[in-house]
Formats: sequence, C-alpha cells, structure tokens
Amino acid sequence: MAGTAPGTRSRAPARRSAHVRAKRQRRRVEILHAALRAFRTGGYHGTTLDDIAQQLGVRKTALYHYFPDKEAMLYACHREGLEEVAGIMTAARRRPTYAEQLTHAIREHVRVMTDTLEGSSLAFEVWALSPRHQAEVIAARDRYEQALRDIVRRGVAAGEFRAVDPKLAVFAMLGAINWVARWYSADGSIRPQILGAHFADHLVRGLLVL
Amino acid sequence: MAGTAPGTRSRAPARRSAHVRAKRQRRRVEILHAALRAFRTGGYHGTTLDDIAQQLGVRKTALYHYFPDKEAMLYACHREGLEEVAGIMTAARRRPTYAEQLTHAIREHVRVMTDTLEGSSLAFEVWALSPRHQAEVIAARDRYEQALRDIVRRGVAAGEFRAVDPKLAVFAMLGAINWVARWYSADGSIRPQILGAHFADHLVRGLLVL
DNA sequence: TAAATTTTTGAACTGAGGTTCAATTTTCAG
DNA sequence: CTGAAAATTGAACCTCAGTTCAAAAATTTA
Repeated sequence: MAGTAPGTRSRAPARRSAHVRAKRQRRRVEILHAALRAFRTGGYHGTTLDDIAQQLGVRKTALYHYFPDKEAMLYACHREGLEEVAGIMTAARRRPTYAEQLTHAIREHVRVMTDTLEGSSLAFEVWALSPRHQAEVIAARDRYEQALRDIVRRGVAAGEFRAVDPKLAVFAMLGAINWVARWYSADGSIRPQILGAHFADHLVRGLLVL
Repeated sequence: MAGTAPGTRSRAPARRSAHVRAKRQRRRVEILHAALRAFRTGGYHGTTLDDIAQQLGVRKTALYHYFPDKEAMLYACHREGLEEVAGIMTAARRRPTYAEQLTHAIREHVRVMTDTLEGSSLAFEVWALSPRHQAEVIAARDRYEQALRDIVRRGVAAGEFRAVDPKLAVFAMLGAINWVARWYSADGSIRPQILGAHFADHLVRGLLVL
C-alpha cells in the first residue's frame, strides 16, 4: 500500500539517502514488533496507539510518520507473518516422508511463533482488517492450510497415517500452534526448540498407524 | 456479584413472582448467548452493545436492565463456561485408564464448545475483565489446566503415556480445543460428535507409548 | 556550521460507543 | 379491566482513542 499508490510520492522518486531509508526501515520494524506484542495479548481493538507508542518511549503521533493508520500496522503484521509461514512449506515438501514433512512444518511454525513472534499474525483477528486486506490474508491463510491438508491427505493415501479427516487433523495442529501466541513468554522456562519438537511429536504421532 | 452485594436489593427480598423471575432469567441467557456469539468472533473490544442488541431485535439500552455494564456480560460468559468445564473433570476421573480420562475430557470440552458454545469463554480475552474477576477466572482456569496435567502426569508415571512434559501436552490439547471457537460454525458440515471423537483420538494417541 | 530533511511533538478535532435517565410501552397480577 | 411492575426506548452525555496538522526538535548532508 505504501509504495503502490500512484500519487503518493511520484514527484520525488528516490530522494532519500540509503542511510535514511535503512534507518526508517529499522524503525518501522521496531514499531511493528511493539504492535505485535500488544496485539498478541490485548487484541487489536484492545490495544491503543498509546500502548504501542509507550513501549517505544514516544508519542503516538510519531507512529503516523511510518504507518498511515492503525489498520496498516495490523496488516503489516499479517503480511510478515504470512510470508514467513509460507516459506515453511517449500522447505517441508523436500522431506522424504509425510510424517517428516509435517514435523518440519510444525517445528518451523512454532519457531516463527516464538522466536520472532511474527507468526502470531495467523492467530489475530482478521475481521479488524479492511475488506480488501481481509480477503488477501484469508486467501493466504487458506493456501497454507490447504498445503498442510495435502500432506495429511497424501500421508493417509500412502498408508503412513491413519484414515483421519485432513481438515480436522490440520485444525487440531493449527489450534495447538496458534494458541502459543496466547501463553508463550520469552522470559518463561519453556525453550522454543523443546516446544516445537514436543508439539511435532505429539501431533504427528497422533496420526501414525500403530 | 448480582446477588452478593449487601445493599443491592435488601429492602424487597422476594417481590418478584416466580414467573417473572423465570422469564427474566431466560432473557438473561438469550442475551448471554448473543454476547457469546459476538465476542467469539469479533472479540470483546471489537463487539459493540449495538451488535449484541441487534441480534435480539432490541436497542442497546435494554441490555442494561439485565446487566450493569458490558464487562458483566463478559464475566457471566466466563462463569458459565468455567462451570460447565469444571464439571467435566469429576466425571472424567471415574474412568478406569488415564487415556480414557483424557478422551472423556477432550470430547466433553469439545461438546461444550460446539453445542452450547458456552465453553468458548476459556478462549476469550481475560484481560478485559476487572482485576477481581480476572483473578477469579484465571484461578478457575488454572485449576482446570492443573487437573488435566495431573491426568497426563499420572499416565506417564503409570507407563501408559510416553515421558512427555505434562504442561506442554496440555497446552497442545487446550490449544486445539480452544481454537474451535475461531472456526466452528453450527451451519457447517462438521458434526460436533465427530469433531470431539477425532480430536480425542488425535491428541490422546499422540501421548501413548508405541 | 548552516541549510535541508527527517522525526517527534502537543494541541485540537472527531466519531464511536458505553452509560445514564426519564418517559413510554408492554406484561403481569388480582 | 385496572393498577402496578417490568421491559424497552430515545435522547443526551461523556470519555476514550484514532486522526490531523502545524510547529519544534533532532538528524543528515554538503
């Protein structure tokens, strides 16, 4: 949105120096992370711009220098998360067995969820987005879900998994993973690595034939 | 809160007839269900009193005849859900094996989630509650989580389950179950009965020794 | 260091939505 | 049928939070 509108900055195409541009980008990410943290716990509507600004030691009006409005922040959060998660699938498909493909996807998704916390966007309220953005995010999310279902479906066909309903199996997996956004804290005693391995074990084993 | 405050209705202890009282109670439940539906999808802050009132074909001011404020509705939702879920555990403990105990708990929790939708309170934003209510709800939720962990712990000790971390195992289960509130629709093709059985199978099997 | 540009700020505007309340309509009880 | 109680309404209030904007502060560039 920021770079695609024709009239936004058509007069001065590349006036900003690389240094300034990089700094601005860094700040944007900082703001996004602050927003992410706040959205994750308090929800989009429950989070005020003051909440986000306060984390950065700045007034809320400063945020408008980086994002046109609050919804743009939520959208950016979703974008980043979806991008990261989408990348998981291409790597997963290279694994030899379907069980390993699922294991990889779960581990990586959990890692995205805990390490950068940026994967938590899938757990966010999509309804707060504008119709256009909402449709886009839902489409991307559905693509991801579909890819997971395909793995399960093939695993079942190959006799690797029990005759489960792929849709329900994936709902269970995504529920467990997305729920992480609700309780995980980097200060806690739970190590992300362990968490991912544990979830993958639990959820994939539940599909295997005896 | 409605019946415990000393000064609320101390002068007229039982003026309302049984019929009126029953009708009022029925209406309260109707409002609660409407609120529940709205909270479940749009979140507490994202839901307006107009949203809830509109479902009932009434103006928002009518709601104040049944609840002192919006927070009271959220609190009532939590109360009902927690009560139902708490009842699950006592029945579960009567089952012979730990696997069966878990299976029962998961099935019933899913049923509460889909049938009445009242179990979705555990999935709600607790932070929107007043400090007092928040503490109460968190305590009840922790009790429930602890009970589930105990089953897992004992199952591990008895050699029935693998040597999993009870905390993580329960997080995975509750994540899958609570996530139901996000996608389940009574109009959809998924039958609650099947869903509960499927989730129980998936999640319990994942804990069993090979 | 000085001009230009970027970033931040404080004040003010605005609309949405929770809440109050007196008045009206509906329902109940005798 | 009639008075009383309950339920609902519409108007108004008020706070909060998203947004705008011109001015000030900080930073970059030459």
